[in-house]
Amino acid sequence: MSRVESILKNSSLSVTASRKRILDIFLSADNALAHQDIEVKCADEYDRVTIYRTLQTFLEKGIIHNIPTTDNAVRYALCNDTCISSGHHHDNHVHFLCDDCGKTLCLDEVMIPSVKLPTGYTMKEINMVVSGTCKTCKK
Amino acid sequence: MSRVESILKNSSLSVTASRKRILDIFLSADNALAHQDIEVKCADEYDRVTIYRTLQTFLEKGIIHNIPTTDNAVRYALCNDTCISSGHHHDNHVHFLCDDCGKTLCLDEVMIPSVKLPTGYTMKEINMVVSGTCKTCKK
DNA sequence: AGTATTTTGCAACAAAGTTGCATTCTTAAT
DNA sequence: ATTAAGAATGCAACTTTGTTGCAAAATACT
Repeated sequence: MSRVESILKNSSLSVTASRKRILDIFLSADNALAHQDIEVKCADEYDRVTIYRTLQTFLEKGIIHNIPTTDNAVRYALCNDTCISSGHHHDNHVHFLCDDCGKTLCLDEVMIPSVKLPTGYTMKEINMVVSGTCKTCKK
Repeated sequence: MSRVESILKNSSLSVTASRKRILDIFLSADNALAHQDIEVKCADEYDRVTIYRTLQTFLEKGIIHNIPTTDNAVRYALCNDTCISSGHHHDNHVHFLCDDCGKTLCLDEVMIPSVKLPTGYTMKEINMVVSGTCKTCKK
């Protein structure tokens, strides 16, 4: 059984061609993808609506997580194993947005530091997005 | 000279009715606003396009800053004085998104903690968005 | 293999955002 | 105060993005 198939089965999703394809795109991407990025790669194979629905499904199952952006184009990235395995879903790593190449990267090794909220506030999720120049563009 | 007028003048923008109105909306709001929120309040007075362009202008001048979101509806909030005055624009406070009332709030008193990026990465901006339940909804 | 259930594609639609251009308003100088 | 130059606005048309219902196709389970 291929890697994509086992991911789908583990999330009790039926294995379909479009899901396998989209998952493959994520697996071979080194950065987070917007809906648009995926559509560009497989609009001729699958319907726009299917892509929307697939992303939605993956999100609900915790296969991917989304990264807040400031440009009305939410990015999605594969969750790593610890992120999925630990029962309750959580991605506590920092995301990096490169101003040069435009890529959105998961800095898996950089944990989000904790902050103390004012009295009365309860925290559920926390997101940190850093922008600047990435390792590759810096060179 | 009114408060809105001086803000506009300080940013060397011409003082127009729509700009004054939109700034007023921000000044009287206790939370961050999406384009949609503003449109609801003054679509009968001003054109949709004007609102888009005004937000764009305010953003460029650093009168407002935007807050990344995960729902394709970027929020905007007024920059506070320190944010504007200090020459180079920066908002280093945490933003809070309440899951109950849906409001996006600037936690002006909560500074974003610094993080150490991996070698090769340079930081330009940093954003932190926390979601959960706000003070008001908690009660 | 056969059937219940899920997923997909299509069409139609709704919402969000952009662009060019003519008109109107602001500003700043006389 | 008047006016001319430049900036901002409104309108129309359009593009892109996202959603919904339903029939057809694919998947999973026995």
